[in-house]
Amino acid sequence: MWFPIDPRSPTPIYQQIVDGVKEAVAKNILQGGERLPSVRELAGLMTLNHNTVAKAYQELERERVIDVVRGRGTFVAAPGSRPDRAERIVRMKDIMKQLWVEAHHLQITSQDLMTMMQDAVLEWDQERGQEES
Amino acid sequence: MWFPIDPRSPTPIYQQIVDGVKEAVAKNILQGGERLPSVRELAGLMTLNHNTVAKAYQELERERVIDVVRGRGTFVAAPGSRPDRAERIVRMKDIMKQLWVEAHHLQITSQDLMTMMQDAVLEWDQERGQEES
DNA sequence: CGTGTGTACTATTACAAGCGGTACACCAAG
DNA sequence: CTTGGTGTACCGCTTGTAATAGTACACACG
Repeated sequence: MWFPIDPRSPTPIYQQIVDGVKEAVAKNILQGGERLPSVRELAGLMTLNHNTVAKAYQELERERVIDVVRGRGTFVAAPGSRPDRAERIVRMKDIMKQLWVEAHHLQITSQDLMTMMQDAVLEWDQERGQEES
Repeated sequence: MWFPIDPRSPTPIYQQIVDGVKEAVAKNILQGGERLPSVRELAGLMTLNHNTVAKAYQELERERVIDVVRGRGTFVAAPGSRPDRAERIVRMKDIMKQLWVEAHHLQITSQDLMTMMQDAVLEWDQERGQEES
């Protein structure tokens, strides 16, 4: 599978699935139109309850990451319009603030923070490039 | 007070207190050695139970943000050694990855992401400067 | 000693997560 | 039409966490 799950993590299992799929899509490991395992199938592979997987799929559909077709399956959505753009930019700014606060408590200057960020982004962009369709 | 609390937020109240204090310290609104309200006092101001505030203070002490002296009060810790530096850098990288994944689902390029980050950091650094001791 | 501090319990309520199981509506293929 | 696979919607149950209320204790200081 494209991501690990830790049942003892404080972050819920269904959320770990959501994060894992979103990361796989962002990295082009999962590409537009590709079919995901059915809820029962993925639940079997991960020894989870199908309801847990279903909850993750519902959240992913709500975030427009996947398309769900009843009786057919779930598919990675084509990168398309994002009507909730404003809301999500607010969310990104929240994450940025978290990062900034953490950095200051680590006595990391804003300049060093930007350098670390730049390095990490370059690394992930490189991984993403290797999966290009 | 230096931060708002939303009882209906999905993030726990005690966590909101932790985040609020950490942010205030990072912004120099709360400075080293400054005394925080007692658990009962802050609980009274926010109409919370003192146990909830105590839980937040314990977490803040665990993260070395405040110093607790029984019978005296709680005080903002002086910026000092961070023995858990490695652990926290891992945490920062996790936050960075979240940010990068979100950006790609918003069809924001890594370059634009870095620009947004730079702007936000400059803004917060400016706020922080105004509170200089 | 008395007061204010953080801390440690107990009990209770509420809610979310996750599991197991069942049932239903939909779609496509036989 | 029937069959099998899909997502979905329930129910009941258990577990863990958050938060409240209340009480009690150990410590520091005047």
